[in-house]
Amino acid sequence: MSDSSPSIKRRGRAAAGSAASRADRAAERRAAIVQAAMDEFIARGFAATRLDDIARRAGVAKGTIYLHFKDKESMFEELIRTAIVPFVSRLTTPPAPGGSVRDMVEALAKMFLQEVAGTRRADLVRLIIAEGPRFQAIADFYYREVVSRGLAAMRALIQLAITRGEIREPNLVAYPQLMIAPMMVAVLWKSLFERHAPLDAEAMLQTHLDLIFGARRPQ
Amino acid sequence: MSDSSPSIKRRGRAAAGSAASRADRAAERRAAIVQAAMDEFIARGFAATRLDDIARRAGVAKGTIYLHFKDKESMFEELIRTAIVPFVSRLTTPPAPGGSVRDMVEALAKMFLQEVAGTRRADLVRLIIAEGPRFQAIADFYYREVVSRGLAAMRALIQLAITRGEIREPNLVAYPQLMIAPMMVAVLWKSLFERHAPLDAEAMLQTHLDLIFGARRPQ
Amino acid sequence: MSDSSPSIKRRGRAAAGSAASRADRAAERRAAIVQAAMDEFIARGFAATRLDDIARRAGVAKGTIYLHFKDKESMFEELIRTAIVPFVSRLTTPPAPGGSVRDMVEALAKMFLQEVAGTRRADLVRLIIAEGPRFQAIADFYYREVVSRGLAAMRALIQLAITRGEIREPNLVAYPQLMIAPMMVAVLWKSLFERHAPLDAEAMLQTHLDLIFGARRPQ
Amino acid sequence: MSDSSPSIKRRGRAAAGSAASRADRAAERRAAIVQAAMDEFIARGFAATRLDDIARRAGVAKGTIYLHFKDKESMFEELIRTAIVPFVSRLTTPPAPGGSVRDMVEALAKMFLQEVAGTRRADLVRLIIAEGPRFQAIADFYYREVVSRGLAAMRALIQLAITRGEIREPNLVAYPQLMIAPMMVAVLWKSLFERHAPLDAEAMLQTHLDLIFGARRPQ
DNA sequence: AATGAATGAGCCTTCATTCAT
DNA sequence: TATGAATGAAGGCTCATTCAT
Repeated sequence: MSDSSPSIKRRGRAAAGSAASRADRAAERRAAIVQAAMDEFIARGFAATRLDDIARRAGVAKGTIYLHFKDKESMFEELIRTAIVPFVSRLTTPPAPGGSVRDMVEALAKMFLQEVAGTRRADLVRLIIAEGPRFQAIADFYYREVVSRGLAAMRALIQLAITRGEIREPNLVAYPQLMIAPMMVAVLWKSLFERHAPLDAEAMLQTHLDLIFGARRPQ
Repeated sequence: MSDSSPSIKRRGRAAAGSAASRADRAAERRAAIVQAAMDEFIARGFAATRLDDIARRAGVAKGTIYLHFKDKESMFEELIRTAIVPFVSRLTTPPAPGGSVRDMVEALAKMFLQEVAGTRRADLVRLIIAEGPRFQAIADFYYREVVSRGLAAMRALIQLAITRGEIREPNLVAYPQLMIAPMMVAVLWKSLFERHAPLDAEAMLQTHLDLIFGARRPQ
Repeated sequence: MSDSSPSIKRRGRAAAGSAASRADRAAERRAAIVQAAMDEFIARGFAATRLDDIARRAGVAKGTIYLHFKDKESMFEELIRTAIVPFVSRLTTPPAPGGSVRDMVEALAKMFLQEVAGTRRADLVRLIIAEGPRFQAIADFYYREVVSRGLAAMRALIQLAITRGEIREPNLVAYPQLMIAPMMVAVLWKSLFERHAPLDAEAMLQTHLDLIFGARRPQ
Repeated sequence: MSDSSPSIKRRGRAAAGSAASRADRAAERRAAIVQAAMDEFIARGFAATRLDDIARRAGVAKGTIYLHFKDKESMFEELIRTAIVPFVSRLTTPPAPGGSVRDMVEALAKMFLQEVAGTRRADLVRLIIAEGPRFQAIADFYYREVVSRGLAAMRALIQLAITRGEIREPNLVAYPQLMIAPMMVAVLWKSLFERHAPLDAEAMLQTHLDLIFGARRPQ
């Protein structure tokens, strides 16, 4: 008698019987949308990205997106924020304190190169650079959460290195950007010019560190 | 940036000086369109820019744009190219050969900071970074005309400095990007974070040069 | 012709009968668009027809058209094809085989006159003639599905008539167009000159048949 | 002193020194426009034809067209009229009165086939059929000048043939369209289907005449 | 008279957003 | 909650027409 399953419209993954609660499924969907949106925004930029494509890529209906986000713009902002957050914790985690400052900086920089340069996250950085001026909220957030924290951490390391005598140039503490600049360039290079001329970012990093900390193997 | 070219809207008769020939007028109009388009593209990016706005800003009718450009896309590409070209000659002009290499590099870098960072051209660089992946032709052109030439020139200077003993680090010749990275960062900083924290690019440059060439006033 | 389908504009809730499923509604809409488009194309030709007018006449939004057709051009082609198809079956249905060939031809011709000449379908024929050269696909389709089949059927009848001695002129079998020509002229006449001078197509048909089969009532 | 020839802009053909008066040149230009416009209208229909293309084809500036015609629409109407006129005289010229009526009709028909079917004029007929309903003035003109006259002339010939006993069917006089229908069909066939199946219009004509006048060589 | 640059209304098409189911 | 058909406001581009030269 019961008109059971009036229309199970392609649930597919939800077949997991009863384990997946409704909330779980919603979370899954949301994650799929976030993932898809990030891919599309990175590939096309904000304005040129179509919600249709995001929906298709996420395997949901267009309307579903509006159950999770107010509109395209806030989806974009929230997305970027979400993508940045896990990175922030990395920056705030102090590096293994043992060893030389150079080693600590090197470890940090390598981590950055591996996890950003040459990955989709490089394009995220590019995306923030590209859309920043139009999404001040994002630029602000990025500055507050990533840039200022990252620079502060770097400044502390520089200060430490100067104190320890690892770095001679005292002014560097005023410009931690100098420490980071090559990483920035590497990220953009991968994204824009890698096909023209590959860049060995890690080797460049060594040279950079040699300049700042003094060459290791002067011998 | 500034809404330059207040755009003489359809003067009834020949007004401006009376000397302006038809060709002159056409050139004027084209210049106005180029200017307006650059402003709009910089402000909004390619996809979000409306030809309507460009036309209004340039003080011409929408159709007029199509007398000068095939379509939005080729207008964009041609624009970027046109804007880059005058810069190329600067890069290829060898700096005054007298004096130390550091002086030459410093002169170059200051010129770059003054004429790019903090001007509309900084946003042009940002625009290229932003749209590069979607306009490979532009990325290619930029790499070929600006990046590779700039790096080659820088490499030559580094080589010279090493020969002369001004620079100790021999590996730097393999990574001229290291020389340029702070300039790049300065440009992007101005465009994105200046309002959060002003950056004294020239002072940063001095520190950068001290790192590479050795501090000047070590006493 | 007549603005049939008064087009229920966006009824707030489910109105019409309540039985109409979503698919039904879509089919209805599509039918309304097809109808409206046919009317407009017939009235103005392909190039001069505005999708705006089609949408308004069909009682749908402009965008809705694009849910059913790729673009104006393929809408036009598909439309013509759709309109022709039901006619093809008529042509392929052999006429009641009893009686004289003249009777069979007469039946066919009358059917044609009644269902084409003086109806919107006459304008469809005109439309095909008008746009054929610019829409070769349509001309091809029309030739393949209608013209060649119609002529083949007519040729078979002529052959039969010659065999039976109903038609004396043996060469007619090579030019079935001669049998059809007056019908063609009647159709175009109705569409173009009826208001100048009405044409009694059926009477003309009788005379035509008399010429070909010999006068009936020679006495 | 006389500011002679202030700017002979590409006159080219006008080089004929002094022979070509200004009026002559204007007439030439007008003729070129008429010719070009006819070609374009035939190739694309009224709505899809661009004045730009007409101007280019005629070798004049776009503005020049407006020195000769009020606007696109009246150009079209005037054009068709102009093209039809020379044909009217042909129709009104009685055929060589000697010989049989069949010979006269045959001569007329052959003339028509040669000068219309298979030439650009066939497309003119198609154009009139196509645009007639949207340009009632043209349809009216065409009916008045060509159709009614042509039919009247044909009717007279039929009457004569009946009187002389060349034609048996008395009703034909009421439907001179029957005499002309195959020619009409031939013209449209050439324009639409010739590439699918060539039509030997003259042979078809013979069969047609045989049907009406009786086979020639029954022997 | 002739030119063709300039205009701007208008058209096709796209796409963010809504809402009945 | 999820869907996707439907909407309609834009936006890119075209082209008949005008008008200063």
